[in-house]
Amino acid sequence: MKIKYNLLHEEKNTKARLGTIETNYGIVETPMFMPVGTRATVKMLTPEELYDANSGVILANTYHLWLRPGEDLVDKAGGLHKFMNYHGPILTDSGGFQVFSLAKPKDITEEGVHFKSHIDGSKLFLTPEKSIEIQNKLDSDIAMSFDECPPASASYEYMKNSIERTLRWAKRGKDVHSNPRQSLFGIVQGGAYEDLRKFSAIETVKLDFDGYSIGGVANDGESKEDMYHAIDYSIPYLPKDKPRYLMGVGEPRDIVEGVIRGIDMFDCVLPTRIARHGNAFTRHGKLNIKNSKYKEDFTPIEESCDCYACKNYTKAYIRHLVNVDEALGGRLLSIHNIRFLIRLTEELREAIKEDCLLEYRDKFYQDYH
RNA sequence: GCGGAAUUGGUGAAGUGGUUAACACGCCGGAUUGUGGCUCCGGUAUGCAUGGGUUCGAUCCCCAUAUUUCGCC
Repeated sequence: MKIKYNLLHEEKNTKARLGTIETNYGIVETPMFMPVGTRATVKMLTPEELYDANSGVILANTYHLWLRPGEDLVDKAGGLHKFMNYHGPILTDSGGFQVFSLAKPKDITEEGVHFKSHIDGSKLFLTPEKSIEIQNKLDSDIAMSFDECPPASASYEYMKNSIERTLRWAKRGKDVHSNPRQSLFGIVQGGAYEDLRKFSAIETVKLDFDGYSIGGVANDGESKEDMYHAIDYSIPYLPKDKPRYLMGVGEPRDIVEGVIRGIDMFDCVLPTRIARHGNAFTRHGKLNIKNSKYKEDFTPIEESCDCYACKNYTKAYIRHLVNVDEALGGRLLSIHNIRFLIRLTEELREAIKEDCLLEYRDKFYQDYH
């Protein structure tokens, strides 16, 4: 079945919404944070550890799985859920972000995008149709349209041409989409240009997708203001009965700000990436476990945290693991960071329910720096 | 006991008679937002074993001392 978004409550003083999304693999509550598992695994974590963190949807990536192991193999395995043993909903990114990270502007044509494989340098060509076909075979619950994710620094002229092409790509992808169990989201682009965001949102909605995302944010050194503007310029034109997904965002304060502006879904590599580099999210901001001040700190990362890492391990121990490059260090920090962001969304949902989101934000900012 | 060689930061080490002593590791920080996983960017020896001497100037030359090391007895 396609997903179904249920709007349960709109917060009185902000644009925040409380909702649920019905999926093939259960009902998830929004606003929510979705951990990223690019290569069909949330790096270092088992599905059980994700369930323990109360994670709902996770991401996988079309581009990476296309190259290895290939969508046909995943298909043979019985689809992505069976292949990776994850029994929650899965969203696949389209490979659009890799247009931004791997291709040069000259490689982007009307037909599709020429890539060089990051694995062996071989030439690849990805089109909107191909991306959707791969995602159909991967059998994720939510597929994303293949878009161009232009840098925030792109000129107005470039951005205008880009969003028009992304709209044509969205239409082409939708036309070939054929998996009845899978929903398809459209992506709003337009940088920090108000009229382009508006145009992109209105035209994308006309194509009638199962959900809408706001892309092209938090890249290329874009300022916070530009990111928040990009959301504010897009949200008014998105339908209330469909979920709204802010792509790639994940810093705690950006999640708070996104929710206030009406975002329902977030994904980000940050919790797992910074974990591998020895960092942990806390209520007081980011903590670098490698700092020498934690050498003899025998308290958990956060006393108030209910994650497996905080209930059982000390900073001194995790610091030691990270310093000697033991995998358990990155695992424990990943468990904590993912739980941290998910717990943040749980609290945000509670604040929406109680209509006290702005108070929650003030309290959050008091501690977080 | 005799003879030779060595002695540069936390470590392994490069190097030159003349402004800021290479590099690597380590250490200390920072970055990271739809993941090109295991990365990137900074900082880190006021001093070249110690004491004398030569020189305008010495880590680099000479002498002594100490330590280490190799060979011989």
